This record gives sequence, C-alpha cells and structure tokens, in this order.
Amino acid sequence: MAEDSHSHEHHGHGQSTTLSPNLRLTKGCKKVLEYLERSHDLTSAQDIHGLMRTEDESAPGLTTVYRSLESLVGLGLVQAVDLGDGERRYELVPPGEHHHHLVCENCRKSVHLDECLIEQFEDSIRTNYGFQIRSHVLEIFGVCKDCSGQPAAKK
Amino acid sequence: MAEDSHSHEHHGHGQSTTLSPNLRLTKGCKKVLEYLERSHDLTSAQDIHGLMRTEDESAPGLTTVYRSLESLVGLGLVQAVDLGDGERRYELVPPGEHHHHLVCENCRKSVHLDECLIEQFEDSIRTNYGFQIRSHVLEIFGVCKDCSGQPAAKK
DNA sequence: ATGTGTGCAAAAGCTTTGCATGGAC
DNA sequence: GTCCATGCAAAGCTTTTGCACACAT
Repeated sequence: MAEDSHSHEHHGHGQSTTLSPNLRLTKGCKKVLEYLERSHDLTSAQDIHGLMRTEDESAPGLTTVYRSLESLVGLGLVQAVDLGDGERRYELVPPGEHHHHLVCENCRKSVHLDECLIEQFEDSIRTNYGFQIRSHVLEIFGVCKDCSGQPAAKK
Repeated sequence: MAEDSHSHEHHGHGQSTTLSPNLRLTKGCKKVLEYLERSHDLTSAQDIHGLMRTEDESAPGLTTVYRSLESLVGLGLVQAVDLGDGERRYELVPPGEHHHHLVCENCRKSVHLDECLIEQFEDSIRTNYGFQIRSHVLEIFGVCKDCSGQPAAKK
C-alpha cells in the first residue's frame, strides 16, 4: 500500500544507525525488522508486538512497534497493507519495491504476485484520464489452491 | 472495500419491504439511498449523516446510517471503499457491479474507471496460482488532470 | 548536559452494540 | 399485541499522542 502522506522530518543523531537522511534505524526498528524477516507474511502491529513479547519479555512496547513500522515504511523496507478489516498489516519487501496479494478467504494465508498488474496501465490512464499515478492499492480475495473444494471456514 | 468480513453471499432482489432475511429496505435505507443518488461520490458514513442532518433536521441518526449502509452493501446497491485512511467511504453502484477509483492526492476528488482492470487477469491467476478470485480491492492514488494542468484525452 | 528513543496511560477517531422507545401492522 | 427500525449512550478497536524517564553520546 502506499497512500502515505507522512512527511515527518527527523534529524540529529542518537542511539541509532544512520541509514538515510532523516530516517534512522533505531533499536526498536531493528527488533521489528528481525521479526519481519522471520515472519515473512502479513502481520498487524498488535500481532507483531504480542508475538515478540511472548518470546522475549523485553521486546519493544506497542507504541514503539507502531513508530518503528512508520519509520520502516518511510525507508521503503516495509510495506503496509490494508485489507479493509480495520487492521493494517505489514510485510518486509525488497527496498523500494512493492507487491500485491492473493488473500485466501478460507485459510487467511496470502501469496504475493510476481508482478504488479497495475504498472502496465499507467500510460493509458495518464492518456485517457489525465491522471498521473503515484501509488495504488491492490489486494485480491478468493480461494487458494490448497483450499479449493474445502468447506468455508467460520469467520 | 467490497466484501470483507461479512458472509452473506446471497442476493435477494425484491422491492419494497421484504427482500431477504436481515436485508430489507427500511426507511433509513431509503433516505441514505436518496442521499447517495444525489451525491454520487465517495462519502463516509459520518459525512452522510452530517450532511443529511444539515438539510433535514429529522434525518436518520448515525447508527441508522451505519446500519443502512450495511444493508445496502449486502443488497449490492452500494459499494464500500476503503482508502486506507481509517474512514470507509460509500458509493452507489449499479446493482451487483463495482468500479475502481483514481483518487487525487491533491484535491481529494475521485473519478471512477470505466472498466475493471482486474477481471481480465482472473483466468491467468487461476491458471498460474490455482487461485479463484472472488473479490478484490483496487484504488489508485495520484494527481488528477485539474491539479496538474495536464489534458485528458477523453471525457 | 543534551538530545531522543521508549513505555505507559490517556486521547482520538470511526464503528458497533445494548437497551429502551416508538411506530407499523 | 407483536415485531422491528431507530436513537442515544456506552463500549470496542486500532492507532496516535502527551509526558516523563532512561540511555547514548
């Protein structure tokens, strides 16, 4: 997802590794990053916090998780995804890239698409609508191959 | 958003009062529907309520607006759209159809696309991923022609 | 000492729910 | 009378913010 619009200007030095102008990799960020590296699936901030805490009592608090995710998104290392259920999910992505998901309504697992389906339309949309695309959100819901034929899960 | 958490997959098409269990066109629904017919743009529940109240002191309360929108979405008359800013928007659509938007990040206005860009990929996604699409979310953000001075070819 | 990352609690929004009322039949 | 849509207030949720403190330099 990419609706963004945050333009927070951090500056100065502190207990962190300077990575990019105005965006630092703090201790909390690193912990969250570590977690996401292992998780590699869409996870909400609350879940990240809860799961980190269960395996490490001293893991960052919820506030720090939120703030870390904000930084990581700003750095382009993490992608925020909104599935429309009121809970934002996050996922590690190759720096600056993004991808879209096939979200199974049965098992709730998600697979991501190899390629972005939207980029190819940028030119025609600019031509036909005079609209210059800056970002987009695309999430696809349905039934994955492992679940086809199976009864629907309760919600 | 156009599907999320709800599980009613049935479409009872009737008319006046009784349509389907839990799906009927109440007085509140009709008022909301009337409003949306005139509005014809993405509007949040809170806005619908506020605007209806300013022009009619006896307009339905916020709770009723929410409940009405839920019914209308279930009936396939209204589409819910999540722009990722924590506020769901609603819009009248031809029964059973849906469409996607070009949302201007400058003036916040939105135009909808003539055609769905995703349907054409359904077959290849089923073939390549074994995934059967049931619904999807697509919203595009950028700068509209009025805000960039760029001409648009059509419309 | 200075600057800032962190945690807790409180606040902020949007949305949902509980409960009592009133209207429709 | 029964059924149910409605409204108000309260609750529920995720996310953000205020503020004090701890830590790094």
